[in-house]
Amino acid sequence: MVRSRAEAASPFQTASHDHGSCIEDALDRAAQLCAARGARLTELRRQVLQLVWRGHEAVGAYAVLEALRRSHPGAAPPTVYRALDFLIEHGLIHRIESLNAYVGCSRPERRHVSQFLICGKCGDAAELEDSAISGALLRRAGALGFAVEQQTIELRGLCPRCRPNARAK
Amino acid sequence: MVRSRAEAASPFQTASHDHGSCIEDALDRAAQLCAARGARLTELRRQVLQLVWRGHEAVGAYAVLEALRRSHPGAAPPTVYRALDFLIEHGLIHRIESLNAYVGCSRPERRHVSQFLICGKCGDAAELEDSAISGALLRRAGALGFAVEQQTIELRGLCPRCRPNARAK
DNA sequence: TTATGATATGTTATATCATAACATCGTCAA
DNA sequence: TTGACGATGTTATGATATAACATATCATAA
Ligand SMILES: [Zn+2]
Ligand SMILES: [Zn+2]
Ligand SMILES: [Zn+2]
Ligand SMILES: [Zn+2]
Repeated sequence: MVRSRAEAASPFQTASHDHGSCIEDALDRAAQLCAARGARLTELRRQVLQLVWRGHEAVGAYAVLEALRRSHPGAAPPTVYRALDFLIEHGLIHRIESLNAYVGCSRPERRHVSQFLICGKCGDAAELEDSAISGALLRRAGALGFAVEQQTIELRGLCPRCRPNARAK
Repeated sequence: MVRSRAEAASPFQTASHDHGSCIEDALDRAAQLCAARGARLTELRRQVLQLVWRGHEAVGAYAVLEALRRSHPGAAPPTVYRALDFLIEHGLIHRIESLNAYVGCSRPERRHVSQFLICGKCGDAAELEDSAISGALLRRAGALGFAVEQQTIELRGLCPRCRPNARAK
């Protein structure tokens, strides 16, 4: 029932989602990945990652800062932004450009191009990895002579749980 | 040679691009559209639109503000942001989320979902309207039970003119 | 024409997001 | 031990955006 790693069914959160396991899993995977790469997941960075993973909503840097200060009173904006930069570089979180906010990556093991479905009601930011879509964009751009370096794909709308006629699946 | 309206060939700028006609055309079309819709394209809004259209790069609100002050010394941030809001509502400009900046719409006559190809070197922001891509996103999201309200699709990279092996077409 | 309401703009202050610059600390290897 | 490097501390500032309220302008109906 936990579905923490096997996200095959739906990328959205459900009532049965066990977020405790979810976040624990994310932190474990991050530790393993950093160890494997020789990157230092310091306690500060681990705490920031944990705070970004508090939910599946994108969270602003200053919200992270405020929460971080409970365990780390001297924290200042650069404290958080540097940790966020590290986590982004290592693919552990993503930045949501349309929200100026950050969200945990659901598949940090390998670099990928993802698409986000962001619910305007509950804030849930679901990460897709649809290679047909990213591939179509790559081909279309390539045909126009444009060399793609990065894709930002963010859809706003209502997730299944927040739709008016939400017949749960 | 102007290619101001018929963008069929390439959405990118070329050496032969006549931007004088381009911007004049954009302002004319904006006036017509607003008249037809009963919207008031005031002198202030028209000037802001003109400033956004100074080039095909996305331009920040404060850059618009600085330029606007030459003709409108008392302008303040709300002056610009309100005009930008009006222009966005009427589809005359788009906001580029990944740049916190604004760019003129190349086809303001009807609402559309567009994709932007943004050159990291020259800044050119080319607007595509690829219904296959927007449709694929709609279908994929719909299959997951997500009701899409808005699409933000912004690709960063190098445009044909800025690519190292740029063989002009 | 003049009153009236709606829309647009002016004005001041502040909220929100992000980085520059330089100091200090910790770790590890020569 | 010391030097180099990376991480963090610290202060200040830059960049983007909005709240709140005052005033002006415009359209329309009395
Ligand atoms: Zn979870
Ligand atoms: Zn991811
Ligand atoms: Zn032009
Ligand atoms: Zn457009």
